[in-house]
Amino acid sequence: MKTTEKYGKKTDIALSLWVKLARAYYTCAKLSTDNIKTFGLTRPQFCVIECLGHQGEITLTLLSSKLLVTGGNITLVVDNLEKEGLVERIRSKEDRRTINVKLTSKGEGVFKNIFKKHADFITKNVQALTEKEQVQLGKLLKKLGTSLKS
Amino acid sequence: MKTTEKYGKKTDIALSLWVKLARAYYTCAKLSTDNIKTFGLTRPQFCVIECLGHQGEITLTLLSSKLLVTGGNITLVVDNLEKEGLVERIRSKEDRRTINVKLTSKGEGVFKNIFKKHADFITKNVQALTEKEQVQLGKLLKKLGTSLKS
DNA sequence: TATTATTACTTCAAGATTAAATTATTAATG
DNA sequence: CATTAATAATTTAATCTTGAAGTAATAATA
Repeated sequence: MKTTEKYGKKTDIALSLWVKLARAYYTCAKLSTDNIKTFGLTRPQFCVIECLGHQGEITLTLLSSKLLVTGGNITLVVDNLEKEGLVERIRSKEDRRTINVKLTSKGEGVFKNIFKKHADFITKNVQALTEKEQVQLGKLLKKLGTSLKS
Repeated sequence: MKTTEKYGKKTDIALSLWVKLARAYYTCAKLSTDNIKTFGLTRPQFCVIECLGHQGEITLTLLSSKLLVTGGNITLVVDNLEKEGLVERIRSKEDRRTINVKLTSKGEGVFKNIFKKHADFITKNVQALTEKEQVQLGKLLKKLGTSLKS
């Protein structure tokens, strides 16, 4: 299905790639979010729990940089997780400006219970691509992403 | 840089793809959003203006389905654009439930002024990939996205 | 025709997100 | 040491986002 050239071939190809990236991401994100919802968590909350589950106790600043969100955002998401008793803030003794976050034992339990399930869910959902295609797609995405950050 | 196998090869490859997709999308989206901001618009506002600029007058329901967002969302974004005098609501006479939206002349002017600029910006930013790679990446993304919607 | 169901949009509540301003603490420097 | 810089986190205002509930208009049906 070839649509008519609108802005020149080069631009058409680039915009088409742009749209496909956004659509693919949207579809994946929606699936993922819906799955996470069955665990009783929002997506940002899941991301925080996953990060803490793998990294252990880290500062709020590091957490926000790993998740690519602003500090104000992390404050709120961690607030909500703290209300649920899944994470706790611990003021550092070396530098009283920094605050570390870690999973509570309840949070650890949740992490152990759901992460593997979610990973399996993701895995199942990309099997329309062969392993080779998955690797190839990953390489191209990485090349694109990396080139843009410079 | 090969990290140790954590959840089995198949899962590792799938999760890696997942992460790369999210990172690439994030980087592209951030660049795009920052560029749109220089036009004095938010990203959702730009998306509405772009859609109306290309499609012409359409119903709110159609607009929300094209942009993959909920109706409540469109109501708000269109509210804000209406306050700026960029779009206007027009109640349909055939079916008084439906409301059409279209660009005002001011909105048309904005669309004509910025869309080409933004398209060129996007084009410039994907040139780290060859045209062949862009097409290849697009194909894989489409295959992934399409397979998930079934 | 009267009732019921569907459709289109809005409103509301909760959470997410950013950028800018603020507070508290530490580091740097004159 | 006192002042100034920088850093870490929070708060605030604005917008976005969803899902659920509500309103109004149209369509379907008994």
